[in-house]
Amino acid sequence: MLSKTDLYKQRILKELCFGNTLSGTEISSRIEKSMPLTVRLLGELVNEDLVEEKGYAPSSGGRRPQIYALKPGKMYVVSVAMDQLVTRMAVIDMQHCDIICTEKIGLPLLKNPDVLEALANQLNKFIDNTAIARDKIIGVGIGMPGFVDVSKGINYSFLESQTNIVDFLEKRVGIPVHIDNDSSLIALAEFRLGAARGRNDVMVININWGIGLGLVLNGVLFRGCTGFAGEFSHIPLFVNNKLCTCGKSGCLETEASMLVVIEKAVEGLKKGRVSTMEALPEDIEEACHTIINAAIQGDTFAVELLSEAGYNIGKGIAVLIHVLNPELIVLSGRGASAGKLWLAPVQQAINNYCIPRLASKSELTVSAFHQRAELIGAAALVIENFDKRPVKNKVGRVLV
Amino acid sequence: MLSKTDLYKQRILKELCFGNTLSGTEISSRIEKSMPLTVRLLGELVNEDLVEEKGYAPSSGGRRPQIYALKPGKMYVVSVAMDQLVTRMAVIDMQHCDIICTEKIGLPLLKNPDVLEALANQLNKFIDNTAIARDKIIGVGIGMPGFVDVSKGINYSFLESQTNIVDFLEKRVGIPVHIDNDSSLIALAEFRLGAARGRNDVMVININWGIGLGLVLNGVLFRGCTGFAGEFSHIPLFVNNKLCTCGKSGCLETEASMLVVIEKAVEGLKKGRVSTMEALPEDIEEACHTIINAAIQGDTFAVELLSEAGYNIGKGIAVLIHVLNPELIVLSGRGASAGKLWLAPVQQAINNYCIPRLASKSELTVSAFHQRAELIGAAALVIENFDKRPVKNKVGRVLV
DNA sequence: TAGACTTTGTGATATTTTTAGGAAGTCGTA
DNA sequence: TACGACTTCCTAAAAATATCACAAAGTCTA
Repeated sequence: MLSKTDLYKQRILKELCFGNTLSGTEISSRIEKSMPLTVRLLGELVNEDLVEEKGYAPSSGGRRPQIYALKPGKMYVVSVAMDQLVTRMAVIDMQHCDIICTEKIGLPLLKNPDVLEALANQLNKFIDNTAIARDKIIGVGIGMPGFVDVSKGINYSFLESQTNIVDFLEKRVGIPVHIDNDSSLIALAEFRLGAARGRNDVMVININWGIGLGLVLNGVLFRGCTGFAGEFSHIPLFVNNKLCTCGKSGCLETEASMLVVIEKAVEGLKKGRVSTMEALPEDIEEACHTIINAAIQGDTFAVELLSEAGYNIGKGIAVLIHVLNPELIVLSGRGASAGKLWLAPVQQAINNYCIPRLASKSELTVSAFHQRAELIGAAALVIENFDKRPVKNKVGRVLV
Repeated sequence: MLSKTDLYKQRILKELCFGNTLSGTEISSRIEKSMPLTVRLLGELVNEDLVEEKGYAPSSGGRRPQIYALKPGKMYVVSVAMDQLVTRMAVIDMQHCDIICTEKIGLPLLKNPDVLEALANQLNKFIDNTAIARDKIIGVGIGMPGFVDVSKGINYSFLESQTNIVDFLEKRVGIPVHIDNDSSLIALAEFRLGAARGRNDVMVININWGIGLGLVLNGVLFRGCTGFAGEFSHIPLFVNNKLCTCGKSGCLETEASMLVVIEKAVEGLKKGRVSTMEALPEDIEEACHTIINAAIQGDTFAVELLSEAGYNIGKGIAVLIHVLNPELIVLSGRGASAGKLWLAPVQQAINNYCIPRLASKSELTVSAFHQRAELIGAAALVIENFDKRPVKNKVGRVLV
């Protein structure tokens, strides 16, 4: 349990982590505390050797502000990105918020009743290998696909036992654990550390085996009443008589996901479409890579496939723009590593299906995170929750 | 300009207005101020004769709390609901938040360059007629269709001159003025005083000449980055080759608005469909009434028409449920006066087009406001903004 | 009919904010 | 280039607000 002063200090550390380097005034306004209090807390954090003064920033028309930053090597986050097929782990130093060490293990989420047990073991082994003291790791963040109930710690789609993932892993690893849906985490990554930094109303599209959506509304991650907001993949947008995994037909997913792209690529090649891609690898992840790389190299067929998917995603985005009027749309997730290739077809669909007054207000961009988006998001989740633990005062009464 | 104490007092008055009667503890937590401070302010408000003590509430397991309420006849709000064709005005006593006096005038918004001038005159006349002292009227709230920029006071869709409506009317009437889009106001009415009271994530559907949408997300009215969120009417949902007023085809509006219902009714009657509605009145508003009343009386054709529209609206709602995972959906606005007739067809479409796990989390209900929704919303807008004016301290420096 | 346990209300104390003014810059102008 | 007007940043002292600790006034159970 924390004292109130400790809570404020954690807020400062969180803002410094997301903001990299900040002045006293900036920190004061971000943690919504007065300057005198903020300055006192910053002084204490410097004494505790967690924060350092980095000299003076250039003047913005007045006295130059002292700049503060986190000290490197003091606090770490472990992040985990799970998949139907593969699990990746990384350690992130809070100071520069980038991955210092990563590992890919063949731990599939799908049809794997012992996944939690295995994950706990792998996590412990991974942390031991890094040789970082456990008390320097402020938390473990885990991203996974499916319907995730953040507060109950349950993933309804996978892990059918419905055990509380958070409680289970915290007991086994001895470090605070946070979980969330992969698309929400990617949105968090873009919002806190990526293309959507400082924006208020953002939609982040997760181009993957399905089409995910993470929402930042009024400057906070929006999850909906039971945490299932952003089920973009299954909105009824087409009349195509294609059966979706969800049991319905006409879902966006049936016309736009990377799985559909791969399927169409296989079919096309079989029918003899000329392409630099002679044959696609069996492994679905590698097949996806192959197509994206071919497209980047300019392969006509590959570009065509991505454009078609992009146009369909754009039709879905057009609906969202009407409803939410976002300032920014970020294309992110696995598929987004194809980069700017997406922009034209998506924008084209937006122009076709949106009222011009709305379309012109929403900027469109592609993530720079490539494969790392989910891992960075999982770390951001831990930092996001860093100041959200129960607070006690001196006497021990719980306040928050 | 206000002192900080005055600001807190306004917050208390606002909460009392929306909450009707509240205990000290409830007020304290709603205005997020400590009990000692809240109690002191309440005492001052009682002395100023704006608030009265209403005795003790039943105990909830401990000491019984003192109950506070606004005094009637102390503060009023003028609200205005504008339309393409007609303008309605009302006065509302903050104490019971219901309409005490209303007037319908033939002031059309459409193709009317002098509408602001006329509105100012009508407002002054209306206020004079009520014989309520102007300093007892805390504000004028105005709802209108179209793209409304709340902060700039501009309606981009009508009033092409793009004058600042708020500034203009404030100068002419001498009372603070607030404007907003009709669908946002209806959502505000339901959120603060109606079916969505106390809920956090709500979608309010405005069934009218178009299909509007007002969103309450994370417990606040959501407007989007430029204030145009909720353009539900023009999402591309159908492939029907029907030209919409927006210039595109396939918009929800082309299959679901009350205008379409009337159109189909006229066609059907012409083709000889049997119905208790022999012929529809020329006046579009009365035609709408006729159909709704016939449906309520059980007329098969009328029920069929509303069901069809309801099913199409439901398809649109299904998309929203996937994206936003709301806890409650309220059908409101002009068309909703048909009441529970809407529920079955809308729910049917939701069941058809939604993933069951999501559909089951979202409650569906119909507004109880009938024709009064927009007027009540316009009043709620004024009260909502009652504590949002610039604050000065004793010395006169602006704080907020 | 105690005794344990609620919630509400209120002075005394502790925390936090605001004020007011000094420190340290920029910018325009004579 | 020197000076005044105007920024922004920082901080001690005063004012505002929250927390604490406990009394008041209830409910519920054994």
